Amino acid sequence: MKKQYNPKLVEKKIYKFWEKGKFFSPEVSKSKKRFSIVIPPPNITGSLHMGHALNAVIQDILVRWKRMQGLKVVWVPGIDHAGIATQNVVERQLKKEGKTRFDLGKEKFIERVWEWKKKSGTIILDQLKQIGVSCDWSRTRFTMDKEYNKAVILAFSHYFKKGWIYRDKRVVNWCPRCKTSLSDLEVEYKEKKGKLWFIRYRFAENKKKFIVVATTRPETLLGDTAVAVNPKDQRYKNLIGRKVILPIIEREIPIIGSYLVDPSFGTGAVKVTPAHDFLDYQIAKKHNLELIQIIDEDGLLNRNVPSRYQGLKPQVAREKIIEELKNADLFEKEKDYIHQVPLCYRCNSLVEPLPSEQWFLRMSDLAKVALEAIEKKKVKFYPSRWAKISSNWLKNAQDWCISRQIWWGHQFPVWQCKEKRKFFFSQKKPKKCPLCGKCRPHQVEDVFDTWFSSALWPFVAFGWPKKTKDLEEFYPTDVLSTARDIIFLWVARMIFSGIEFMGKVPFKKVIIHATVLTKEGKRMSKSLGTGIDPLMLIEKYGADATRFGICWQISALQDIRFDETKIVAGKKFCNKLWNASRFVLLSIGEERFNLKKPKPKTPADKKILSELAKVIKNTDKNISKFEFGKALQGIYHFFWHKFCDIYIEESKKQIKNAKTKREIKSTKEVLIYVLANSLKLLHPFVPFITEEIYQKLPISNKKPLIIEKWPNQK
RNA sequence: GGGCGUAUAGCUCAGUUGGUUAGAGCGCUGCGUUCACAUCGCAGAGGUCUCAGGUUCGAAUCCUGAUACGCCCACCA
Repeated sequence: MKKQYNPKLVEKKIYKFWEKGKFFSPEVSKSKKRFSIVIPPPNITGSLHMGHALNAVIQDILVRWKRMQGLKVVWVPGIDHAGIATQNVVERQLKKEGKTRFDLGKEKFIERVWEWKKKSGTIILDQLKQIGVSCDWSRTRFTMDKEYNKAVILAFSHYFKKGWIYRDKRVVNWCPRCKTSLSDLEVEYKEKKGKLWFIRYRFAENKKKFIVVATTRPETLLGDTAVAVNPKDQRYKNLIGRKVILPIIEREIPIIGSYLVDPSFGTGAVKVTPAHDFLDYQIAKKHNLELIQIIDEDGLLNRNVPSRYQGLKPQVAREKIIEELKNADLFEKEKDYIHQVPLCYRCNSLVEPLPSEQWFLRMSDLAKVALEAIEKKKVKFYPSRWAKISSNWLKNAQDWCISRQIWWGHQFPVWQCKEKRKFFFSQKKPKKCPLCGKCRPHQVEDVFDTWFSSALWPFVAFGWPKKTKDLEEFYPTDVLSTARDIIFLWVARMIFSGIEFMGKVPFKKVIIHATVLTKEGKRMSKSLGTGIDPLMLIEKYGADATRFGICWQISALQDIRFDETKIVAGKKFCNKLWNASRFVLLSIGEERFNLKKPKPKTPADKKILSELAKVIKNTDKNISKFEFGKALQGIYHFFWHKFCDIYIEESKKQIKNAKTKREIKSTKEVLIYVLANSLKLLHPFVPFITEEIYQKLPISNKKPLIIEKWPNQK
């Protein structure tokens, strides 16, 4: 053995050894007890970031720990087709060639995406291998493969038959760049400095008098159909029912009363633009107001506005409108105002609320079963505070807009009769229209929200809808580990999908892991240049050191302010481990040992053996509580300061001063026993180096460490 | 507007149901290299536990309030 540990010489070799031995497969165990877990499938557009690395380490520790305990362990990997994200990547590529997806047409475009996927879609899986995750790669799934498509269609038809799917025209979040609807969860709000504009609406019967409304979007007045005030508002109460003249358009619109209006905001009077605002839409529905759409799907003003405004961007029209208002003496004042602007979570464009026909999944019953599962603790959250947060979301969950107008995704298995204009479900392309018997119906162009297919992951990963052995054996899974930003988007939806289709919750425990921040407490982000690339760390320090450094910083409750010096500490620890092992190997010479617990002969023997027993217990306790940082720190302290600093030094004396060969042997037995067990304890955390060393130990009846018996297992 | 999290050594964090002298890693200071490892060993310095009240024989820990930072949700146009 060399004096210094070099991860580069070891890690690739060891990983190949594990793969070749098929040790990641559940078949290595004959146990009836099983432990199953599915990876949160990373997007095919993704490349490994610290969040992935942290989550990979957490899951891998659990999986390796359970595997060594002898359980039948499966960890299913996969990748997600990531509809909008992937489509955007390919669109950007096309843009460089001066083309749009519409130039290519749908079919060619989708071909192009598949090509891209083939080339770049599995990069992230190779990156995960580099950190040493022990997924069963033979079970890898892709959320767009043929079998997965069948599952999506079946799930849809199930909901369809239950009557929970409906089509409705309503105001939805629309991304004019992606040209698709978005669910509420796919919109992000960002603070932006803007203005609040105060505009006069003259009364129809007395044009000298007016009511002042405040708005952040004056341009939408072109689509106003009312002015609303709170009926409790003394200032305006008596005005309800009267008519005002809509500026510029010169149309009469009513003043209506609505309790949704906040009297303390602005002037207490609101212009109502039902087609382009969620609150206004709600008010309009109650009062049967007309919906005038003035912004089209490209995000431009359409034909329903005066010709001089047609085709303009709303922001451009805004300037002109204000000017026009000023000229007409209808402009009262403006005020600085910070408001939240809605942005597309995939491309960051300004989201326009606009009326559109979309497919919705009714949430009432589904949310109820998920809520019950959480409240009855059939699914337990770690840390527990996330349970409450999930419940609160489920209690208020709106119906889910599941249709998207992009091309990359699972297409709706819904067809439309050309005669009767009605929709019907069909798994395959119908030869004849079942509704009119004459026409050749055409398939709805929409595809599913990516999260619709992701929601099915914990059982489709095992083969559903086929009744596979895996599904039988491994569903429900034991643990799901994920980031907090997809609790609503994904976790909650998996819970109700699992109950709906499998009759059981998809996982018993959910770990919501920390967010990895920069040392300054800022968000890690590629675009801001604040991200740290885990692959760079692996390159620089080795995978074990990287895992060590990440794991050291895991605490259940707190976010991580990432500290690279912990990775350095990991590297030093690996070297310590290496050299301590070198010492033990050198001092025990050629003899072979079994791993029976030795009988302590000296106080030092006794002490180290009892310390070992303690640290084993402590490690088990901490891992089962998902306190990975504490678990590792405990072993670290034991190994470095109790074993190396004290016992190894003591053992030198014991060997030197020994009077009989038996006494020497006894010390050697303790040395190798403690070392071997330390390697076992450390293996889930730093798998490569521990495996490498373990293979060098002269122990009889030894297995590869990855499937070796966990300390104190029978 | 509602909710949540955090505040402990120069930095990143532990601190179990309140109980002697508040811990770790890194960094820092001093000493030490033939004897597993200088990616090391030994010794050491360093803390008004954010602030203000309260409960208690006793508070980093429990309660109330304040301040700061961060996050989430929401229909203030």
